[in-house]
Amino acid sequence: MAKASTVYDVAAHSGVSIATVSRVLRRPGDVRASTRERVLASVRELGYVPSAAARGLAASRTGVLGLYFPSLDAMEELGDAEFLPAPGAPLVDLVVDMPDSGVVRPPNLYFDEVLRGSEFEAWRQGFALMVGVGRGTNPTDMVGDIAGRVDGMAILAQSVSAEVLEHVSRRIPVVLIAGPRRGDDFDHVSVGNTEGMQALTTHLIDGCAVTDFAYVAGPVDSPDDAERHAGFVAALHSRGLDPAQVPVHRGEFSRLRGRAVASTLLDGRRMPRAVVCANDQMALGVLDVLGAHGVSVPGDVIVTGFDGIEAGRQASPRLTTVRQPMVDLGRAAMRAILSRLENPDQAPISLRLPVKVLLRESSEGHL
Amino acid sequence: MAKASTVYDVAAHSGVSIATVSRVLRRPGDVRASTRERVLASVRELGYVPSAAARGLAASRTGVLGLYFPSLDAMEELGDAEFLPAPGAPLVDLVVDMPDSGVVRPPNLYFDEVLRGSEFEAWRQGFALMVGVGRGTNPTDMVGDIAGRVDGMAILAQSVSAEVLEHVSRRIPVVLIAGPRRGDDFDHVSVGNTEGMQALTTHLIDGCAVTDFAYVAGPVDSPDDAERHAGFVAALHSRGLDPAQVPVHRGEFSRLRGRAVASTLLDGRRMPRAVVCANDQMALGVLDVLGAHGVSVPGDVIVTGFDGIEAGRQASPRLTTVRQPMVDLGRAAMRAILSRLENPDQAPISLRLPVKVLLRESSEGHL
DNA sequence: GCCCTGAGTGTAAGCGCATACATCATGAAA
DNA sequence: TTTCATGATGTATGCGCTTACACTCAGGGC
Repeated sequence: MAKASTVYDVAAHSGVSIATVSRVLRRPGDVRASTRERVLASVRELGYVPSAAARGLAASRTGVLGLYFPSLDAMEELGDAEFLPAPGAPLVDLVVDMPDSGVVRPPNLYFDEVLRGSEFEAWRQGFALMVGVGRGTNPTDMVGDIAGRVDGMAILAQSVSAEVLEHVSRRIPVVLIAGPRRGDDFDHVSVGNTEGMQALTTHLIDGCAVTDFAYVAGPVDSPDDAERHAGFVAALHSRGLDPAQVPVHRGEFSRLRGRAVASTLLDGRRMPRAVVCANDQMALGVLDVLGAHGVSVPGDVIVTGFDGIEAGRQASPRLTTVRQPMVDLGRAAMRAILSRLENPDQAPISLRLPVKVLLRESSEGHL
Repeated sequence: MAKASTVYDVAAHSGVSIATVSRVLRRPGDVRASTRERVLASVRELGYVPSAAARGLAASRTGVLGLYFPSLDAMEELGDAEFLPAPGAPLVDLVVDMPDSGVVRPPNLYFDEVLRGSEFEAWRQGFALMVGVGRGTNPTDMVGDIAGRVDGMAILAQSVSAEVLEHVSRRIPVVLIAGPRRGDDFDHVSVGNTEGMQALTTHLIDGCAVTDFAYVAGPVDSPDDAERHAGFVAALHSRGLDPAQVPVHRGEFSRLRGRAVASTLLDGRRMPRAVVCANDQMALGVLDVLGAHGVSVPGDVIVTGFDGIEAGRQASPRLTTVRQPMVDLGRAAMRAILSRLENPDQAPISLRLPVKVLLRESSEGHL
């Protein structure tokens, strides 16, 4: 890394002008084969790697798409703790791992999957992906920072203020993930949260004769949660049941939270026939506790989730849930950005991806 | 996005020079408070977001770190399939989800975790992270592309050729993840694969009186796999057992592969006392099949994994494994890059993170 | 009153590349 | 031979920013 070589170095080394070097890399067909080979040889010899910054400046286009999520995991708690091993520390530690020992950082499947989809689609379209995870302090800086580096970006709805969105969108296309449109003109991609939960709940009422529910909701600021609850309520309404009669337990989207709720339910007077959870993690927590207390699922209590994570498929009983296409959500977000990039004046996009209600053993005794 | 505004626009709008605008953003302390406010007001009003490309060019430093992984998932199979819903398609699909229905794309925990750690540490150090996932075709282009955009990058060992590494490292610091040093001078970060597997195997021999093993290995080109197997062999040697007597089933690191191996074992003459797997996914696959065939674990057969993924903790019986600090691996990689950036001439780093052997029910009957 | 100092600001020179345009060479057509 | 069209290459400019350096303008010390 003595001093990264540039087009000038390559040009001098191969006896051509910098324009020719640039052409060899951008439009090889425009250069005579012999010249091309000579230049490429110099490139190899000098270890030349073009500077994306310079290219981006000149072409006013970075070839990068951005993805911004607020912090959804417990990562920030890692803080400054020294994770590097002390010199001479043993490389192995033998531990008898008792059940429930250790702190488990719930993996954020949602983020992982959306990220995968985004990266995949960005790659397919010839773009690189830059990720940013907001962490407490100020999302503004982070979002602005990314915005300066990319040709367009996707942002999880409600993770940054309207002003910031407004500001950033003056420079690049912004698409919101997972939020409903609310009077803004941004492009949106989301999934059929409401419809999925409504379909599932309707099935529970019509197909499983449930009239007695408990609802385990997520955080108040979750756009997904709001939509799912709306679908739940709509289903009750449509069948003449009174949503006001259904106890709602609100909290974070975690397995631990699900366990806590289940414990509360067990302590209560009587169990509902069905516990409908706004996401799978919570539902798995509910299953944990019911299972430990010998409550039969779905015999005594039906439990359902939402998301369709793999752990739900591995659970016992396997979890009835609504599969939302998280990977596709990421892909769709990138597509939406590119679509607007190509056609800046098109009407705001509002894409809603379909979900799939997966009926499994936690609701269907006969499977 | 009429036309992204620049320093010139802001300067004109607030009646100062572009140098002052730049100072307001970079070193606010050098500018009189009144001037600063005026400039910031213009920034807000014009929706100005500085171009990272221009900044990077001028400062010859991008503020981005890169992470490159070869494709480890089945994502490329998604290909061109149209995932966007057809106009008017129903938003909900009700499906009776039978066990084992549907194709499961095994989540690549390893990548996810390393990515998280990388992103986290990069953020802590004031950098953004750019990710690249190699997909068949040519890693060279992808790695080169990223290399042109970042100040330094981490690359999964053995995912790109030595020539490319050499080439790219002429421009930026490169650190290799998970590979042992092999005559190169790159910086490396890895975990105690060998030591962990050796400790676990030794425990099985000494603590569980196992003398009769089967070994389920990963792909031949996996650096991790090679190290783990070496640890396994070392343990046998140290206890006077002959590694040549142990059947090795080699294949990909997947749950399905684990199932296949378990089926093969069941078909064979006799079961080994312990099935040692080179990763958790395969071990879970083995558990799946043994469980389905009524084989008692650990009563009849002991099963162990490697990685320490969450699913292993949820399995029944809970999986004995070696926890490798994947998140920390990502963090350490970023640290190594920055360390070399600060001090280009230091000796090659070769950091090895400690692992933890987690003894759980799949090997310890009494837990 | 003069000079010096330093805070605050402006001027201008790149950073490394893409690209419009100019130039040059070549061979076919006249 | 001369004329052009065409392909190949070079020249020169600008992308938007940082920053060394120059400059201006108080105020303090003499």
